[in-house]
Amino acid sequence: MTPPKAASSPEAPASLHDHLVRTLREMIVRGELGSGQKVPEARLCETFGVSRTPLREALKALSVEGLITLRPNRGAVITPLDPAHLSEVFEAKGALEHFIGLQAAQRADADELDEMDALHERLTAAEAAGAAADYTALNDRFHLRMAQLARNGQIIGLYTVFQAKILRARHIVNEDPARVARSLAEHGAIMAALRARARLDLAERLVEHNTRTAEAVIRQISEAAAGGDR
Amino acid sequence: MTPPKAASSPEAPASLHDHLVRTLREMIVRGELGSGQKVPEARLCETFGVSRTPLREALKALSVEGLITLRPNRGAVITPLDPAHLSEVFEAKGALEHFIGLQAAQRADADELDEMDALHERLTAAEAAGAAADYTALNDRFHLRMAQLARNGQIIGLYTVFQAKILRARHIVNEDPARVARSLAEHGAIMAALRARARLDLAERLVEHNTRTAEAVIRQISEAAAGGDR
DNA sequence: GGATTTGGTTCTGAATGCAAAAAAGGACTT
DNA sequence: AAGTCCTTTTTTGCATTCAGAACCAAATCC
Repeated sequence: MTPPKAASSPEAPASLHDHLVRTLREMIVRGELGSGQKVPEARLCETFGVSRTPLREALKALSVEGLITLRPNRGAVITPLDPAHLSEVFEAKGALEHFIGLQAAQRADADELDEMDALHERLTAAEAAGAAADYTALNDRFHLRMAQLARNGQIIGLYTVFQAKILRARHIVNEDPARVARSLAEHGAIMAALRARARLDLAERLVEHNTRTAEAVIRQISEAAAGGDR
Repeated sequence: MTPPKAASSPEAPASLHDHLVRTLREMIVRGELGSGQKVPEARLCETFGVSRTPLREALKALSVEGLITLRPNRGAVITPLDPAHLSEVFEAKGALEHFIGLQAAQRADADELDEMDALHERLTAAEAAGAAADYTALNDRFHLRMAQLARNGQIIGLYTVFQAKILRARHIVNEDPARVARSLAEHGAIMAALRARARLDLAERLVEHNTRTAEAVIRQISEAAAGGDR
């Protein structure tokens, strides 16, 4: 699983396949293709101006990531987003966070620490400005960057996939301001541990942060689902 | 990433796509398709008796798992198996092992503990009988079963993918008898921790076991590579 | 002699075509 | 009405076809 494409040496010219996979992934994450809905093959072929062959190839690829579910002879659907599944994703991501904490604390170089600080500050500023969308995007960058500090391409790839799955959920609920405030505080502790290169501490704080976020997101999603039923 | 297909409710009838993906994966893992070689599209179409369309769809799927590398306009190759990459895979698998240890210790039920004991004994018997192939297969089952005890579909899927990547390497070198003996001893300690439901202990032993195995496999692979160069 | 152009050939990627399966619709039975 | 059976339409999966890109090798030029 290597979606962020471990930098290929002579910079491949971005094939149509890659473009379709990336764009479709984005559309699913953004919620432009409804969770649980059938994939509108014909419509997508039109919008992309391609035939069914490359589109279906992209769907097969996305099904490996779990964003698409293939039902033999019955078409493909956007994998439904349910709280139970999301809970597993967060739990698994927690396993990655632990690893990331252990490794990032010892593998990050000084420049990277500064870069993380800068991201943290931008995040703080976004919260102060009440820019929810910016905050979410920056927050993702902060954590992905942290994952990169662990210097393991496998982990980075998996982290990206999990982030995408979680981001799908985030796009259907609003950030809870109270949670954002607490989240920022946790980031502060994370940065302190990273600066101190305290491996176990950083790992624990990242795992804890993931758990708290999971609780908040799953609660929101569940409420939204319950609300939607009424 | 869900290769072992999170049990779909009304048992899907195994599509051609799934069959191709599974079979190709197996062929790559078994080394029947040479590492780094170009994918012999025409030949594979013949052997499977299918046209290029479904075959290529399978290749796109396998490229997400990382077993195939797509080079735009230049065909697909069996992803080369190099020690550096393998080292990342082992390291990432270590992150999973940690999680698996923590969860399996508390989520496994009594029957499952017995089942693991049974597997452990069969493994011991295989080693005594000097049945290397059986040993490798049983060993994989032992660890996959352990992963399943953690009750997280995401982790099980990832574990399977990592196992496949590592198994590729194992297929090109022989098991080192000395390592097998030590490995079995580690399994004994693992079983003890599992029985005792000692979370941290089990996690630590699994991680340690993974690290030792990594050292052995990577050493062997590197030697084989060096030997092959002569 | 070595690099470079050029011609043909093969391979790759995507559009199109076609057969089988599933869904949708309708008439008939109870 | 609800249910079954049958017809029609649509969708799905795969084979085939076709255009363009890469590859290879002989011929050409410095």
